[in-house]
Amino acid sequence: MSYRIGEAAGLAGCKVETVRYYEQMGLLPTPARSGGNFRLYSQSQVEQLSFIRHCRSLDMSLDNIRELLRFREMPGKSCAGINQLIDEHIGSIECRMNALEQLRQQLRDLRSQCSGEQSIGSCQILHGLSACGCHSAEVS
Amino acid sequence: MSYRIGEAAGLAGCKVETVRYYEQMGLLPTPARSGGNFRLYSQSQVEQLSFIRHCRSLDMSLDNIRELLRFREMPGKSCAGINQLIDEHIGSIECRMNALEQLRQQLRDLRSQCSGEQSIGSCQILHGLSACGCHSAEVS
DNA sequence: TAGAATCCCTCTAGCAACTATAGAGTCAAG
DNA sequence: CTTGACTCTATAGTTGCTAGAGGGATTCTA
Repeated sequence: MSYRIGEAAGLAGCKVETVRYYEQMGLLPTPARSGGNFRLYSQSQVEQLSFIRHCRSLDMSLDNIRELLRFREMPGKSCAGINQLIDEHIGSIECRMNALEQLRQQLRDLRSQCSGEQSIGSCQILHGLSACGCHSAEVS
Repeated sequence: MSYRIGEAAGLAGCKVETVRYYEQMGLLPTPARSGGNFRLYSQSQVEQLSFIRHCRSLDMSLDNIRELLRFREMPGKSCAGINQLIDEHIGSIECRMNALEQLRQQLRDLRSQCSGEQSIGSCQILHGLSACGCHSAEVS
């Protein structure tokens, strides 16, 4: 039993172009081809695609996913590396959350300086944006 | 008094390339040039650059910044639009925060399924990632 | 069996907001 | 007059796709 690219994409919940892109990026093996040069995916290849999509839905980078796929190929080894990768990913998400939290506070402060009923010339938001608020946090 | 691009960038806290990029994107006016074809920025142009950088530090898009710059050019009008823009930006940040919050919870759940002392073959994290967790939240 | 609809192919360019390089020119100090 | 710091343009890379052109394959319907 094999699947054409559209079926595989449908099963994994992504677009056809995305599947081809993953192949190009080395996340999926080069699939078999039909007589008419259509890609043919096996069950396990479709599962690998679903794995990738699931990781992506957790916002992992393709590099991280590549690493996880490599782990999958050595089932005998310790899974400490997998745990570390997940921990680091959680860390990076918390980092982004903190940055966004700060950002929101800054924006609220700014916003509180104007009711929206001034003229632009006297709007304290614009003045606040002109002032030097050097070197703030970044959102990665 | 005028500034060369390196000075302007230094004052605004960004790289020289970024200044040229903003010019190309239409966020900065085409500056005067010296005899040797170097860009020369006026005080007010440096201030505009700082304004842009301050907005960027609040994670506003260049499109939003362009809009704010347009507002600045009509000081007599109402500033309601500025307030709306900021409110929408705060909304989009809160949206991202919510998505990240959900993501973190999902990753914590996944992580809790393994102590990191298993073999890869029996690691529940990998199994969790293979399972169908269809159609989750996106982080914009 | 013909034609239409739907799928698939490759290749290339675009998005956002820069960053980095190559290869060249300008300018001030020693 | 040479060194070094600065600047110029033009182009390509980053991430994870998405969209399009211009064609071929397959399948459904009349």
